[in-house]
Amino acid sequence: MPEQSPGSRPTLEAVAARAGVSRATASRVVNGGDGVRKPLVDKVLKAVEELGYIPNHAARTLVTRRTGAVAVVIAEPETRFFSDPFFSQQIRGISKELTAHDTQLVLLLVEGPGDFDRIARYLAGGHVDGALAFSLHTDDPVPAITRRAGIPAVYGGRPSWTADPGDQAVPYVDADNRGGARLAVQYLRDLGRRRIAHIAGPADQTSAMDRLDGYRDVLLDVDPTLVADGAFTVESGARAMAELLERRPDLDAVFVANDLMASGALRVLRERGISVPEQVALVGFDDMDSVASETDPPLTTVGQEIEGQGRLMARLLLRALDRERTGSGDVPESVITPVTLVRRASA
Amino acid sequence: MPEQSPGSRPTLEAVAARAGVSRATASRVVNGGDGVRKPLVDKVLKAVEELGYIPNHAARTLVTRRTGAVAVVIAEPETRFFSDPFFSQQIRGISKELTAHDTQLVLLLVEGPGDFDRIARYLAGGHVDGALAFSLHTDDPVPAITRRAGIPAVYGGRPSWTADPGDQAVPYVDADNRGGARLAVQYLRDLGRRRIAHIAGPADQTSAMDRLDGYRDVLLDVDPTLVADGAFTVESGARAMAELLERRPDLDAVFVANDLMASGALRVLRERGISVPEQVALVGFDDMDSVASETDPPLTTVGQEIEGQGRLMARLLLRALDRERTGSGDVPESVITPVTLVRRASA
DNA sequence: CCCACCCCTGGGAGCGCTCTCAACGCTGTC
DNA sequence: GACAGCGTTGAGAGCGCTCCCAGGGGTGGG
Repeated sequence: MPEQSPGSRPTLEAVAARAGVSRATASRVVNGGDGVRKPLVDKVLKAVEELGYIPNHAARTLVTRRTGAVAVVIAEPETRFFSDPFFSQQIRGISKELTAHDTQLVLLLVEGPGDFDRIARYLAGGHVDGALAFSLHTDDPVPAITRRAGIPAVYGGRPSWTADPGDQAVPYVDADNRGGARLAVQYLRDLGRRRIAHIAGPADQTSAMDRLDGYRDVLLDVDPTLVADGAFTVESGARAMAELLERRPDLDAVFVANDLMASGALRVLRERGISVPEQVALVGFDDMDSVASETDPPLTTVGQEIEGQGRLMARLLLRALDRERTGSGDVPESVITPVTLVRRASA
Repeated sequence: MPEQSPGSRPTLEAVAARAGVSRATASRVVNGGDGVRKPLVDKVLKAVEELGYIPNHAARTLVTRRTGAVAVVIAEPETRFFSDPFFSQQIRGISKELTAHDTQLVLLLVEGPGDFDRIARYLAGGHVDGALAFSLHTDDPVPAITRRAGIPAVYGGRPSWTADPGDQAVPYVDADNRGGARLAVQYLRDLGRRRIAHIAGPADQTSAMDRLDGYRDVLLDVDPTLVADGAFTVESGARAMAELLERRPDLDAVFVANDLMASGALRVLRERGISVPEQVALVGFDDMDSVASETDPPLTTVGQEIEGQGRLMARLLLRALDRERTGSGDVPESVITPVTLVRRASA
């Protein structure tokens, strides 16, 4: 690999000259070589090799109007992105899939509510071909932004559609939250538990609401004192658990809307000397790598294929881009990924 | 903001026409407006507004040879990126700083040893102006790649320079690992502990070795049975702790090279009924958000400003880019960031 | 009153690439 | 043997922007 003297990379022109062909033919070879006779292909490839030619991305984008990059928009303000392995895993999945299709990943972290302007400008500026977005709250402006920017998007997690029904055209990937919740609560009931409480996630996230719905599906006519609100964080889980114990000292099981909160709840139970699962059985949600199996006792939880979800998101987006380019192919549709109950020791 | 009819954004030409000026003048205004008379500036801005003009990034890059983006290369294979809030926090810091300077972040996750070719091609392809890289192992090819690509780079963590002395030109940002280790061990000794063990990180990472060196600085002539090897993961910490207890049941303190391993060690101590800090005092390293304060007992640890390190990395790189552009300015130099002992309950 | 100088503006070249279109040569067929 | 037809190649026109350079108009000084 020849060292590059800064500021003067070889151009296609140079490759063509060296190979004794036209720029057009050199271009064809560089882009796959279809319709070029073998000997010429070889000559061009040799020239490419010798000169250390690397296509100029900007020039290519200028004419093709494709950037070969997609944005990943993470709108989660502050804390969650830090403590939540969830995102990292999805991103890993996304990265793998994009890489396999020679597409780059531009990370857009939203730095606060005032920052959406910047995101909007960026997405509309033709820097990327499409966008993947996460964690849409009820009033999330991301759907409107991608629509206005005229680029395809795929969401991680079902968006709430109250804002604009037009956004329903955007496909999403989400775990079967409701079904998973049903699975968990059903399991607790099959264990013979009768006073099954729930620690819910934030009301502005559909995953939290779907899990609450699933809980209600099984336990028709739930006593409201059995439901406490949390915020998907360890601390909020602990608080909610304390609150529940205060209100309903008789509870014998808790279905917690995610593992992070469950680990907080577990801590409170331990502090109060309440044995798990004997006195209170606990089921979480997510089967989060570094959490669920590390708690004491290890968490029984609803597992989902997080990295797979990331891959799937990327795949849907790539398909949409392909469709845009070729003008044909099937319209990507939303996918609900299956969940499973992972039995450990807490229930 | 006018909706974009797909595929036909307004060009600078259109803006110029509408404002009744030349394309050159319109360009000047869009780029700051220096040397253009006020009334014309206003006319152009009005036209920009009305047309919803957004500059075409590819065209701009093609002529300026600047992309306004930098790559963040994460060469950590597999597990660590997941479970380690360390990276997320650094990235958050980097993102903040880059955003403040209108620079985009392209995330490059290395998907295995064979993947460096792709990274090399990307960095050399003029997609980005510079690179930030993490977690350089002894045989990490990243330094060579960025050098060959002819783009400035800044490293997170001191690289090991055995491979190529030429890489020493690359600045890095690192915590004062050795000093922090000294701080921790000194503290344990001041507490009256005499048999202070160490759980070390992987030998191919300089941070781990620096922490080991700091430990040795204080405890000259260390008995080798007091040092166990870990891999910066919870599991490896647990294993190392068990090993140490086997070898040296008389130990009365452990300095652990990071919080993740310390939490694993803590678990083992708890399982064996060894009280912390009474029987064995424990000090970690990193003061990792979601770990150090969540353990039982909360971890005394060496704290570093992780997000600040990220910011600093970005700032150094931006300075290097500026220098490249203007041809002047000071050469960025490596920075060692200070650490502090965070006293909690484990020691 | 003229000229030198400066500030502002426009014309135009060209960044490196893709893609259309026409030309070319070759094969196969009647 | 001529011609249709196909596969292969090259010429050239941009993609949208920046930036160099020349020209025009105004100002101030001689």
